[in-house]
Amino acid sequence: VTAAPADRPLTRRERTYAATAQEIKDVARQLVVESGGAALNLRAVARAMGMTPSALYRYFDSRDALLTALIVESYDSVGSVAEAAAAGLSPDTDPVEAFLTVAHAFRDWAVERPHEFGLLFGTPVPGFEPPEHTLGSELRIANVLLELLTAALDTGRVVLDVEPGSLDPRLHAAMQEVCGDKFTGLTPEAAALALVCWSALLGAIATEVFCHYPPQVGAAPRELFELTIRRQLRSMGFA
Amino acid sequence: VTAAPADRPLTRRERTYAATAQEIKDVARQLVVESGGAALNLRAVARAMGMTPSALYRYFDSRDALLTALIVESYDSVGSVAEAAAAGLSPDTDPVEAFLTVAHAFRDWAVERPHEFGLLFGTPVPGFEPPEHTLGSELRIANVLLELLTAALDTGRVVLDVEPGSLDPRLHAAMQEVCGDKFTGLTPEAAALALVCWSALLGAIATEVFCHYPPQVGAAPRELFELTIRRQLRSMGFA
DNA sequence: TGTACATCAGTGAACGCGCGTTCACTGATGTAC
DNA sequence: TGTACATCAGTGAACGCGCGTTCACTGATGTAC
Repeated sequence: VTAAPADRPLTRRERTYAATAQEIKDVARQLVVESGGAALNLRAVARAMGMTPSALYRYFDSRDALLTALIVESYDSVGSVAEAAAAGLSPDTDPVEAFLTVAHAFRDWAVERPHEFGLLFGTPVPGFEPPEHTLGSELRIANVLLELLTAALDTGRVVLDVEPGSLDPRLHAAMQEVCGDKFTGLTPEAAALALVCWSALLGAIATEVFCHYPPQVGAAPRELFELTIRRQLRSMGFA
Repeated sequence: VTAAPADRPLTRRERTYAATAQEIKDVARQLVVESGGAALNLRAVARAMGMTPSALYRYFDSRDALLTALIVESYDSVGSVAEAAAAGLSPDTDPVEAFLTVAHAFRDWAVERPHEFGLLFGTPVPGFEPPEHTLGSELRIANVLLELLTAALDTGRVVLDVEPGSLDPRLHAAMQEVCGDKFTGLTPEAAALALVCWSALLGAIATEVFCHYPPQVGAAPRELFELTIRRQLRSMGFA
């Protein structure tokens, strides 16, 4: 779909082409925002743009290709929100506050776009397998959190509350592989805690966004979220 | 759809009617198990049963009515799994082990039926609002966990690690309403911790089932889950 | 600068498909006398 | 016990719909000489 861009500047045609491709994604995103990923529909996109459905095939090979592009964009969207939140931190911010800032940015993003959150972190869209190159995008937000943890450990401001060697052997082995792959520089115990924290974060957001708290929580969801994250960090050994 | 049952025993006709209704749900569930709730399809159900699609309307008013019935059944399924797990516990079981037993039962159920888990706890099915009477079913598993907590507090074997009065005022108010509604007998602080625990539990299962852990976790998912729950309980004050 | 040609974004008609739902009906099952 | 009638599970044809995708095409945009 997208041609390999050479070093030369874009021609006029290439620019309008890219603009139309972006407009397609924007219109398609609107559908997803309103009704979720399963509701994405080429004919509706074409209708909203005043185009013929077949014209979309100049830009995307299929409905699934368009959906994939949207998913990548959403991962990038939440990834850059997290990166921006982290970039705004001064290096000597308290690790708990730093982590909370990014966590709140993530939650704010999700609460504002529940369908996109569902697209990325909820039930996988039926019959749809994200291709490999989405993985880099997915990991941006995870990396932000990971770097926060690594930095806090490196400076000695956080000492994880976990006994070395206390991991179940099979889990220990799995965590060692994770450390060799992505979580470089962490001990297996630290990696395990990072994943525990990750699931707690996703769980807190998903439970709220998918309405699995009692309805009364609706009066103070942000406060419950903050409590959840604070307690999670405290249990990990953050000051 | 279902007539109000009098006290008299069911007639032959009523029995075959109920049996067919159940067969419809069983066949429909098969579709959901294989492809998720969005894939539920009346014509496919009819086909698999050797029936005409229109005949299904003797049993369910619409596709959505059938889906609702399935959701209720799934909630009941996971609810009774949790209840059975709790019923197998002796009253003097260690609270941590008791909670872990039910949590593992929940996770086992979810791992075995990822699509059903997604139906209940993942992205809500597009354009579908569960009617009120599903709520009782949803709460069965939550109640099992809640009773475990209440019992552990009542016997004094668990003292929650939370300072009374430490809750944010708005959260405190919300929690008081929750206690007045469903979580009777708990303090607002205890209710908040119960919800934190609930989101951690859902998060741990959802992250695994929806594949948002690094792939290497696939080698020891149960062990990571157990670590997650154990640490959650420990942070709450379970011995 | 002007002409001839190539590229390619977008059109319009059509394809085959499967869906949920309706409606008048048939014929077996059950009921009343 | 036998007959007349009511109930109702299931049929079969049809409805309108919207979908993703294809294909031959047109005409504007860009390129080469």
